[in-house]
Amino acid sequence: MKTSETSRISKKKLIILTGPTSSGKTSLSLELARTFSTEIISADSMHVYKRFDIGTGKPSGKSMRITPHHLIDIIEADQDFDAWNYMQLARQAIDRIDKNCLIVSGGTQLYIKSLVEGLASEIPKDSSYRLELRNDLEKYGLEKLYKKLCLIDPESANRINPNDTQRVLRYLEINKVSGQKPSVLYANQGINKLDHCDTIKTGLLIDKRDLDGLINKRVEFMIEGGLIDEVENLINLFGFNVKPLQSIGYKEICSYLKGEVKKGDAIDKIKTNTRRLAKRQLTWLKKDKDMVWYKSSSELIAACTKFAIN
RNA sequence: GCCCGGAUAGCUCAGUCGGUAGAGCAGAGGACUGAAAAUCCUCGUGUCGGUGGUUCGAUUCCGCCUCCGGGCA
Repeated sequence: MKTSETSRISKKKLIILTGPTSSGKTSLSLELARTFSTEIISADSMHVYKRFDIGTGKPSGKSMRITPHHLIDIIEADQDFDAWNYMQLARQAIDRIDKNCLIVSGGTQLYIKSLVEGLASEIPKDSSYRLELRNDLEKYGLEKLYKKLCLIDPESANRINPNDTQRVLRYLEINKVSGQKPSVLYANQGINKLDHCDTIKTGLLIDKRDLDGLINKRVEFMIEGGLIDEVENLINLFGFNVKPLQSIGYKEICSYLKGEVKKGDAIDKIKTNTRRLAKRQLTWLKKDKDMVWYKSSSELIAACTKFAIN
């Protein structure tokens, strides 16, 4: 039993460092890890993929050798991975690492939420049904599938937009796999919280205009650093259709390599899409009551220090 | 110097047979429990280049001016 162990010592401290893309999380996370002589658990949906290095802004090999990182480079591009997998692996890592204080760093808010608040666990994956849904989508269109969902679970159908392909398919899948209405399933969960850790969720306050400048620099840096070669190599290995190649920085370069757009336009598009990503991340964080922003890294580190020794 | 086009939202452009205007993109706001760097929703007042004239009324018609294309010298 773990309980004797956890009750003997105080709860583990989790410093969750997050914020929009390009805001300097990576370097600050290394600084935090050094300060607390501890390790980093990544909360980034793209860093899990091997070989997706430049376009995802992965920490350098050198910094990963100095500070142990977890949940980076754990799967290949053609393997399935989702928030449930993330939650499981991140929680295992937290329990496994023999430190009282850990850094969780990344910008994937769904993953952070899953880790801290948990997900309904009764839903296994059903990839064959998922494929069936995909085929139905092509054959009959989304409207038909949405109507089906309306019959099965009007409450869930009502909550989402009829054009929201992913959620329509997801709710149908939940129903098929669990035999329950998604709305009922969601209502009955909440038993899955990460309760054996104390957490602080924090990040650096940054002006959106400054952030836009940093984003442009980051994209230029990726191009100079060989992003196009990286994408070519990935296409040779996996083809165009693997999931992570649909993400920002990769899809635009794929489009350029197919000859659909000019190089300069592809680069501009990466910048635009990255700006929008940052905006969505900020929208999420704005309403997050647990999020504490600091104006400088020294203030942030001071606050984390106070949290860690309490 | 002359001739012909342009000049309207941050950008590309449409339009108003004269009653002060609208698309795409960009941008802004938002949603979000297993694809999340995903998926989806909402949002359009701008001296209609300047200045005179005609008119009840001009961004629209006419004159002149400025700027940008292209052609002829």
